[in-house]
Amino acid sequence: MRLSKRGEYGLRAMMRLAEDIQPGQPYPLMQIKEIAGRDKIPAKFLEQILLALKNAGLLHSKMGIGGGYYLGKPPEEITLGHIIRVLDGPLAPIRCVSQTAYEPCGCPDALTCGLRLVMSDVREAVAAILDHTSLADITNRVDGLRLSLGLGE
Amino acid sequence: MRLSKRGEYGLRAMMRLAEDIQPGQPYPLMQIKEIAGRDKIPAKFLEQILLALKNAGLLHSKMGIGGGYYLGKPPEEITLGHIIRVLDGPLAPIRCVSQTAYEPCGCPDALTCGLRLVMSDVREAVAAILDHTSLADITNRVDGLRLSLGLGE
DNA sequence: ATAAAGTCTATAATAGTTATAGACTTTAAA
DNA sequence: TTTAAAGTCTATAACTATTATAGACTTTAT
Repeated sequence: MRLSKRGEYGLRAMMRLAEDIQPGQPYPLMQIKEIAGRDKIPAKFLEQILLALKNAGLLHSKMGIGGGYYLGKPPEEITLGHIIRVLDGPLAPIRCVSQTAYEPCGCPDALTCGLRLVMSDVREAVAAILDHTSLADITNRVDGLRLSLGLGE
Repeated sequence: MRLSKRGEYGLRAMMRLAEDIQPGQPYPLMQIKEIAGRDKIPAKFLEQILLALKNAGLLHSKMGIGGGYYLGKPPEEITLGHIIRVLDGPLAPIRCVSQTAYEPCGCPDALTCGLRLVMSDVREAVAAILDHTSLADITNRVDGLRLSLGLGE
């Protein structure tokens, strides 16, 4: 029931790219190295992760001097569920209950398999959160918390 | 976000031991081999799993001829959450959000870390299901489904 | 005494995760 | 037009965890 480092790093990087978006401005551009440095992520590992997110359309990039990565869509439209699926695969705890990567599990009667019933509930609950939380939701929540705690910046 | 085979096998075995409990009768006794055969689980692997569940007090056993395993507590009191924690460790997707096995994650400010906020919600949601679903709940649910589908026995 | 069961620990086999390496491409600017 | 700073891509090394098997031991009913 665990999020991999790959997933964690990817989420942190995406949150980083979403965090100081200014209204009316183009999305901020950041280099791999910068994100890696700020979030203490091995740069070469992050490179692969960002590439995967780019291939999934969640990031765009600019090559060459002054290049870097930036969000591929408005932060309101990027859900954590999408990010995690790209990096770690299906949310379902067990394949036979996955909406996006179903596979039969071989239990004698799938319809009345107790394990499926519960794991399906779990999948549902997790997806309900992760597919309805966007990068924008996170920044809002964090900003709100910072304010209410009276922290600067 | 996945349940291991170990966890899956353990859950299936526990459900098997709970399924034909008769009121007023002692809990049914089953041998490793029998469970392994019925649920298509490698017997030697299951052996380790049942031993772990036994050491956690969720199962009791009887050695020697005519021996086997049986539930260590009423099925109403055995939650899936407990079983999974014994076999797979904490439910939390990320350690810094675990109630049972907390570990700091090294983010600069834990209080306002966006990842923690969401993953904490996820942990909560998963635990809400798994810690409030007992073996008895499962058998009831499965029996109900079988009846409503008109399947025999 | 024997055979059928669980106990216990080690380790093999496999797979998955995490990380590093290096050669390549694109692009801005000197 | 060269150079350096960026991303791209693929391979593979290092590590860790999972899954499974092996085998010697203990207990107990018959």
